[in-house]
Amino acid sequence: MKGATDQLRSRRTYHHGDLRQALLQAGIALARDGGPDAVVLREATRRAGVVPNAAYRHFASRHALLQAVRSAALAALAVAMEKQLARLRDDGRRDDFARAGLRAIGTAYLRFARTEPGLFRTAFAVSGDPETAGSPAMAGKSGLNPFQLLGIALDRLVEAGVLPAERRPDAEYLAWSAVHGLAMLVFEGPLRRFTRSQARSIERRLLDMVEMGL
Amino acid sequence: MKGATDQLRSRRTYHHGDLRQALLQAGIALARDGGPDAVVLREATRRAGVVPNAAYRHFASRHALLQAVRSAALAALAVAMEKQLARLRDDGRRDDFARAGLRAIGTAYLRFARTEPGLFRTAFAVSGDPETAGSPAMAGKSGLNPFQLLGIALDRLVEAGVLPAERRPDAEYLAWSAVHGLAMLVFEGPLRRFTRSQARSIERRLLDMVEMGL
DNA sequence: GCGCAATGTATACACTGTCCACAAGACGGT
DNA sequence: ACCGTCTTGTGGACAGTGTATACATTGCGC
Repeated sequence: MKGATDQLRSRRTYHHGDLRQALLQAGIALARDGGPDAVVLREATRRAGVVPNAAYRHFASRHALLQAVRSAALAALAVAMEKQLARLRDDGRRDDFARAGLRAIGTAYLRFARTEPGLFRTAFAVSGDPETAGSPAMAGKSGLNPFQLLGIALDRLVEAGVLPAERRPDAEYLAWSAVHGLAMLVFEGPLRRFTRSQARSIERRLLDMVEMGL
Repeated sequence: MKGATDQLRSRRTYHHGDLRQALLQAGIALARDGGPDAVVLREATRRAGVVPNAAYRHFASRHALLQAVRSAALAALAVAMEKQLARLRDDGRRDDFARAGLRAIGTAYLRFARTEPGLFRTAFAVSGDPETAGSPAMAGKSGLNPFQLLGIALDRLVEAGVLPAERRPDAEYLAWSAVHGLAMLVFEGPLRRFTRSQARSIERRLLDMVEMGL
């Protein structure tokens, strides 16, 4: 029943074996239902079947653990994007394919925010530390993080002649802004009680806006 | 030096007088530098020169206090928008004026996020409780909250013939999404260390995108 | 002027992050 | 094969938090 107790029982050795991973996994579970504030050091150690202070052998602070969880959440988002991209079929028309690529990114982003609100909020919680932006810990199977995947989709738009090259620089910020803002509205703001189809409709219009306005 | 002590000294009566307001004010100050997580019940009571539990006579919980602070932050945003709107000069051309109105809303929003990051983050922190959306506590001098001000700007766009009427419904969500997303990027995300002019440029492009893509 | 409702206080509990000193075990050099 | 050292986990402690429950003080309406 209680994973914590199981894990505690199942460990008869003094050393845990892979405590860092266990703590990270527990942290992810906590973030999953409860968002960033729910990832609590003591609870994570409890679930790992270990005394609170043991965590400090692997993470300098609660904040460090949270950053690790954050990276994992971003990686999950990247994987979701890659999956959505993989479903695309190239019909030969390069411009359509490029456009579909950008939409796939946006769609995956919004779906992730809807289906994993806790992880989503954790991924984009405060802190910031933009220094760690390039870390591979937050990447998907392709080794690219969500921002980089978006950048590639935009590059393809330019290659296909859909997006004028002079508008390419910094375009990811515009696209990301729109989609991220909508995601915030969808899972917490006033759009929360919209029906599925209403939400879909707005999502489509927003992606239209981005496509037209970029 | 310490406002807390001053306030504590300055109260010689058993009753505080206007504790609710004092707590709210302290909460706003805390949110101002530190964001939502920094608005801490005990610290607020300390600054009000009162024992922790006294707060519970005016707020059911820390969360209730935070909601009040949130409303105040939204009201401040509404005031900022109204100010920006008031600076507009009508040159006779209705379409230009309507467009400028929407841009003023967006500009005020972004400026607020930049100059008052703590309040901004508090205003749009989790929780949600969309039930309280109509509360006058989060309104500006006009009695309208930020969302309503945005709605009016969009109505004007329709009246001026700039925005087709069939695209009016739910348009506030599209516009808000874009601007809000950019605000998040600006004050915490990867855009934080952009120069002022770089940020300005991106803001302008984003507002262009909204105007064209709505 | 008195009694009651409102407001502020005292004490207490469970919970958190984190520091310090110590114990248990892994592991490599002799 | 041993023994010392370095890593990892433990125990106990402290300050800080939100909040419940019981009590004190005071303003206000009759």
